[in-house]
Amino acid sequence: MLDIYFKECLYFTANRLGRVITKMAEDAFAISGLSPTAAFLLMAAYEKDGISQKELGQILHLQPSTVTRLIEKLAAKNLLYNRVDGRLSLIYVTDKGRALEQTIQQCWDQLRERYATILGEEGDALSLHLYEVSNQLEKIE
Amino acid sequence: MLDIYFKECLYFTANRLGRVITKMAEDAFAISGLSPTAAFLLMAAYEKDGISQKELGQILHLQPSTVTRLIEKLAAKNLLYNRVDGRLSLIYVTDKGRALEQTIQQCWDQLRERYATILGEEGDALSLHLYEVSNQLEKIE
DNA sequence: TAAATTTGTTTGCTCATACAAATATAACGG
DNA sequence: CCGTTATATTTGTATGAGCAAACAAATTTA
Repeated sequence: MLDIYFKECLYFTANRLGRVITKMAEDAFAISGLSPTAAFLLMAAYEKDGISQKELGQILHLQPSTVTRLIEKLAAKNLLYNRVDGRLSLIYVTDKGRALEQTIQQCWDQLRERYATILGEEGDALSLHLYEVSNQLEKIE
Repeated sequence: MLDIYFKECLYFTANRLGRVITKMAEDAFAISGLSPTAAFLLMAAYEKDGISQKELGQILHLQPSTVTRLIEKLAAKNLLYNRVDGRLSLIYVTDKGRALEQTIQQCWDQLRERYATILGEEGDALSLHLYEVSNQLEKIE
């Protein structure tokens, strides 16, 4: 009945999928002690020492204030620190942060394995597709 | 560089899409004065007078506590009320709530039109697909 | 170089959703 | 019929994300 209509609503289904996969991701990243998004931020920081918050926001597609809050938490755990440079806040990973790299990679692998057993190759294709769709939807404004 | 990896992560892309489409949906439903999810709950209540909270949770794929909170808000606006029946809380739409039916339908149509102009027919197909994927992912647990 | 504008970040507040524990009612087994 | 278990809801609390306004530094304009 009504189900049928809801199923065709992208707002509805995209958010449901978000909740479902978030739960899986939180489970997978639990052993790292980080939320999946925080772990992704840390991964981005591994790649470029002294990356700015703006860049992090662009990579993660998060608002500036959200990035600030994530960094606060990671800094409180002593996994990274920021050095203010003019109006930029540059992010550096600490040794303790660097030490998590392996673990985070494992968590990520585990997450992808976990949904790959159900979705197969299609999981990756779907993900790329969703990325494209988001780009298109954001473009129009 | 790192982007490439993130794009293949379903956690990452599904949540980004969720944020993008949520913004569109909030815009579309703004004139109703309701959040999209609250509007959907009301739609479900239109369909079945005296629907239980449990049923609403199943239709909307939301946790019981979330449904309770949504109903509190809608009841505060006098759009519906609940009548306790044993351990059930049955939901009835008020006249004021019923009066919103047209508006909500328009908001919904507007949302779908809005993303259909970019995604075309594919939008609906994608939505159904995401629904299926969520079902599969939830099954394994 | 002083004022105006732009850009990057932070702060205060709010929202949507969830989990876990508490509560209340119903159902079942003896 | 009583005690135990199962089910539905509520309450307290937490988290992730965002907006809007504030702030600070840099860039442009005059």
